Formats: sequence, C-alpha cells, structure tokens
Amino acid sequence: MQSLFRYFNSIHPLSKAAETAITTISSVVQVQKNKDLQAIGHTCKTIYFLKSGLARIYYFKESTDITESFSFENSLVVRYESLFTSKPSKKGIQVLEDAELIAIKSTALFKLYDTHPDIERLFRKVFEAALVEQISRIESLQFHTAEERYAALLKEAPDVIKRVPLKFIASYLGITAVSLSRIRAQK
Amino acid sequence: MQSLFRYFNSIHPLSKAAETAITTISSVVQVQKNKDLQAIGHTCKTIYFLKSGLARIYYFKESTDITESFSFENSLVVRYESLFTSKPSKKGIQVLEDAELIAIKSTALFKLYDTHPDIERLFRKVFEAALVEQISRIESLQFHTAEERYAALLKEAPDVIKRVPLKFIASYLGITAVSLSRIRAQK
DNA sequence: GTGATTTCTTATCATATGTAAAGTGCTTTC
DNA sequence: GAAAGCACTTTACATATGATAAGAAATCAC
Repeated sequence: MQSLFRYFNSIHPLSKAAETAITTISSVVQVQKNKDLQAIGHTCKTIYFLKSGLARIYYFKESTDITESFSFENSLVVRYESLFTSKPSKKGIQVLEDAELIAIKSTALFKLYDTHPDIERLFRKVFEAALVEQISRIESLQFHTAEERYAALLKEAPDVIKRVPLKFIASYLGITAVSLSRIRAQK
Repeated sequence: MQSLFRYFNSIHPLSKAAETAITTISSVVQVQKNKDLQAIGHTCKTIYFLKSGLARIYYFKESTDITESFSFENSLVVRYESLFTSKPSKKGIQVLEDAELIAIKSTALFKLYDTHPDIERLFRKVFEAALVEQISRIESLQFHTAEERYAALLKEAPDVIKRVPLKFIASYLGITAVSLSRIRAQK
C-alpha cells in the first residue's frame, strides 16, 4: 500500500487514521494481460490505483473499439462518469500488461468523507486534477490536427509507443490505425 | 443572490452561515454584450455564476478564434484549468448577451473550506459534475462526426442556434463556419 | 520451428472538411 | 435611406482522413 499513500500524500497529506481507514476498504488485485478489469455495462464502484502494469479505458462505437484513455504506473484508473452518476458505464477497463492494482471501494470511501475531512479534501484535489486533465484533452481534440496530437502524446508519454498496440493509440487520438500509420510514415 | 443559492442548494444544501460567508465574498457584476468578462492571459481567481445573459470561453489558435464552451443562465462560468493551476489562462470569457453575473472570489472561497465543510462539499460536487461534463464532451469530439455533434448540440441546447452566431458554434464543434453551413444545408 | 494470428504498413479510391473567394441578405450607422 | 460592415451561404479546388483490401512483419500456439 506504500505506493498508494506516497501518491496520495503528494497531493494532500493524510493522517495515520485516514490511511488506516482507507486501507480497511482497499484490497490488492492482480490482473493478467488482455483481461478486463471491469466489463462494459458495469457500474463503477471502485477506484483503482495502478501499482504496476498498464491499462486502458475503452468502449465500442458501432462495433469499433475506441480507447478513451491509458493509465500508467502510479496513477488512478477510474470511469468518473459512472462513478459520479452511479449509472452503468458504457466503458470497460482492460489491462494491457500484467498488472497489480489497489482497489478502493468507492461507496465506503465516500462514507469516510464524513469522519475524515482530510480524505474528502484529498479526493477533491484528485478529482480537480482530473478535471484539468480532461480540459487539456478537449483542447487537443478540438483544434489540434491528428499529427499534432500524436507528437504531443509522444512527448508526454514516450514509452506508450513501445507498450501499447498502435490501433489503441490511433483511436485514442481520434483517428484510424491506417491514418496513424501514414502520419508515422511521413517523418 | 437567491438564484445562486437556489442553484447551490440543488447540488448540496448549505447552512445559513455558509450562505452568509459566500455572500460576503461575492458581488454582482454587469457586463455588456460583446465585452470581455475576463481577458486572455488573466489568471482565473473568480467563479462566476451567470444570472442572466450568455457567455462563452474562447481562445486563439494561430489567430483563429475558437470557442471552447458556452454558458447559459443559471450556470457557472469558470476557466477550471487556470483556477486549479493558478496559471494565466490562454482563454478569455466573452459575454454574448448583456449579462448579470455573481462573482465569487475563489481565494477567499477556498479559505472557507476550512471553516465550512458544507462549502467544501458543495464545490467538490460542483467540480465532480463538471468533470463528468468534460468527459462526455471528449467522447463527442473523439468519435462523433461533426454532423452528429451538431445534432447533439441542437438537442441539448436548442436555443443556442438563435442566440449565438454560427461561427462560434462551428469552432465549438471543432469545424469551420463553412463546414457547418454545409451540414445545415444538407438537411 | 512451422503455421496461424495479429499487427502494422501501403495502396487505391471515396468522402469530409479546409481554404479562399464571391455572393446574398441583414443590421448598423450616420 | 444609402453605405458600410457583418453573418451566413455557396462554389471551386486542395487536402486529410476514412474504408477497404492486400502485403509485410511480428507474435503466438503447438
């Protein structure tokens, strides 16, 4: 659990009591490469922290597989739109490399907000950071070309290329694998 | 201020003390059509609530004016990415119809979090809702065609067409005004 | 290791969108 | 009310991306 609390404390310091409370409602999960951590249609009630491995959130648009996002080591994997609306998610979480995760039960977590203000504050900040991230993603999709988006991804997460099949990267960028291939070729 | 607290209470109930505290750090602002409420380059330190009128958040990409979002009556206007990073925003807020707004000083607001847990909780929920909104926006930009996005906008905010110049709607959809014109023509 | 899959690239053609320019109609201004 | 400006549309052409299919390369299964 150390890696989790190292991550949390870098965002907002937690009391020992808070750490203990979070530990109580968390468990370690191992998932094999290519397996679904959470299936499409499942309502998100878990906040995952990726200790090792690699995951993506994906969905289908008319039988086309679309990657919404990637998650790397030491970051959270959450389908926020389902977590905060309590509706079944149209999205699934797939593990792309054997992964070890910490699963935090969200219903229990949200109850801790009443007794541990530092936990509420931590997660407020976590979700605010997620909001900022999404906004920069929108900017990127709204008015950068596919080529610019690819260059930005390379800069931001250089090893994504080595670790993730190109077809997943392509749909993440909002283009087809063929189109991404062309962009890569013209360098 | 009633409209503001009606809005807030629908998200999370506030104590009278909390309402008073928020009132103390808020003021009413009037802005004329086509004027900037906040200029590009300004660091966002204000959370605006739009009582009446209409506003947009915009920026320039290589001298092209791009609308990032519209805000209608009874909703917030915030450049979250600047508010939460304390960095100057590349975006400005422009008023598209004479508007009356309530300006909440964010630095003072965030201080109230310590003394009024209900205020922190309210804004946590407000920002969580914003996060969900941004995610659906990403989905829309990432894999819906311009035509689908236009149809979705019409459904979601039918009067946007009557109140907002098409060129702003076009860049909001991620296309040119010419392209939007074509889409409209082929119906 | 061999064959079978899967992944990636390349080629061809169709389509959507961009750019530029001109035209139409509406609104503003004096 | 004439002139000017602005918003929107239309046209013509250029370009980027999509769809499909086929080939090359890498990976997997046994």
